[in-house]
Amino acid sequence: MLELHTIRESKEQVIAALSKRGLDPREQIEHIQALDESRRALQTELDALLAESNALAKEIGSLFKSGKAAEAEGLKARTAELKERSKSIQETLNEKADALTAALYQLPNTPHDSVPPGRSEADNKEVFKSQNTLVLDEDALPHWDLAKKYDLIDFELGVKIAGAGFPVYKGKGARLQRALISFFLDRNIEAGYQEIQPPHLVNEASGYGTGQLPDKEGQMYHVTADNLYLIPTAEVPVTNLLRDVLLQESELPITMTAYTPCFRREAGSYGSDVRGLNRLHQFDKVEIVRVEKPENSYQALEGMVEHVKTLLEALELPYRILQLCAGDLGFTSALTYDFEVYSAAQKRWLEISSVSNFETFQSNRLKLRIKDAHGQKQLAHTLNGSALALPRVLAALLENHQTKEGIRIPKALVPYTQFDQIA
RNA sequence: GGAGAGAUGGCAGAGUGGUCGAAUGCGGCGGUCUUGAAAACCGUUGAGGGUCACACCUCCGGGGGUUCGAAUCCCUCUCUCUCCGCCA
Repeated sequence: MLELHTIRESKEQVIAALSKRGLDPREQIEHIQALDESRRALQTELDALLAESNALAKEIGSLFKSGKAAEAEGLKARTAELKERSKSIQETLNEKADALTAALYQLPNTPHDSVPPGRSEADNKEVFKSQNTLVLDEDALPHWDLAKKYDLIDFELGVKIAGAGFPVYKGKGARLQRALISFFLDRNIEAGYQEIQPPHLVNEASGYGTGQLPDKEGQMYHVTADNLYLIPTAEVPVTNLLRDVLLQESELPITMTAYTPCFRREAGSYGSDVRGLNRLHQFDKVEIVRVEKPENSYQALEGMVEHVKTLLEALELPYRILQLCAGDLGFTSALTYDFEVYSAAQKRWLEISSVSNFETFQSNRLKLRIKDAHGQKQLAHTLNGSALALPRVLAALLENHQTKEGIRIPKALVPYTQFDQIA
């Protein structure tokens, strides 16, 4: 959620930044500004009434103590009047404050200055492309055929157990999944991230903290009997570890990595793009999360990008990095780099990682602050990225490393798989 | 699922109607001592709103009530812990 003081102090910049996303936010910003002003005016009025009432209560108390009961009784009438008035102001104030919060929830983050303008993914800017382009045979198979050929993944069996989008991994397919998880976690730990195993279900407050609620409720599986949500990404439980936390400056940066399954309803997204492993209801992902001082967050973002590059290089996969344009940027993000790996058999790029700086957008909701040595407090910057999301990595591994003899396992992964080929 | 106890500052933990935004300890910050550090000692230190700065207001899990006055009494919701049951 955007900070009120930013809207108040830099209204035109905020409008300009949001406009880059293709929105016309002026009316909404002005509505917020009006709500904020009337909220503050009401607060001032209420404060004055409460101050008078507090003073009267003290006076009445001391009158009673010194035996002047009659005089005290006389003051009570005024107190009652104040109480009535403050109550009605309080009600209006609450309405304004709720409306203000609701309006702020509707606004996405302001894109960073460097974010290119644009409306759709066609306007994303390629900032890096790896050298290792592969040339496959004409008869190269897509991963769903390879998965069947080598009996690695059974999609039909998943349908029987749960439904479409819940694959069953078998044999070397299952082993490859586990190997990838361990490989990613180990690499992340080597890079300084602390491993976390968070809950896979979260409460409502956590959903609000990272911005899935209230608007994207339909994207999460909701366990209504207990009012818990299945996590759509480890970002939710891991970032919420820092909810309502006041950090000492010396504790930063905070760096965490977590493997979790991710559950997404993906309501309304069916079609040819979702074949095989391309889009699932349950998938595995290893996430990295950082909490940084504002002045360090963009340097940290670059560091995360460099780290993710090393993972893909170790897996010998062809990939590119895109800086998302304003129109394609996620609701909560100020700057996002997407990693895409090339699927030679499908002849398309698959997104396998998204690395973002949220600046204070999440920490404002989370109430995640930093206190410096002088006692000054400020909101922290939060960042996260996939390192990495498994299914499309698996798809790319199968497709890109297929040979006549079988599927070659990249060297870096062999210690984890204990086999170097799937044949 | 049954029974009981509890929710207070960064953390732990006192506080049962006004003198309480709140004892004490830990932690943080500043200092003394020390070649330096540790220990010890002294001082300081809750959060939010508001203001140029003060003033002032709010906050003791959430919501409501009683009272001139609530951390404290009442109602309600949520959550946590303990014991029993069940169980990986």
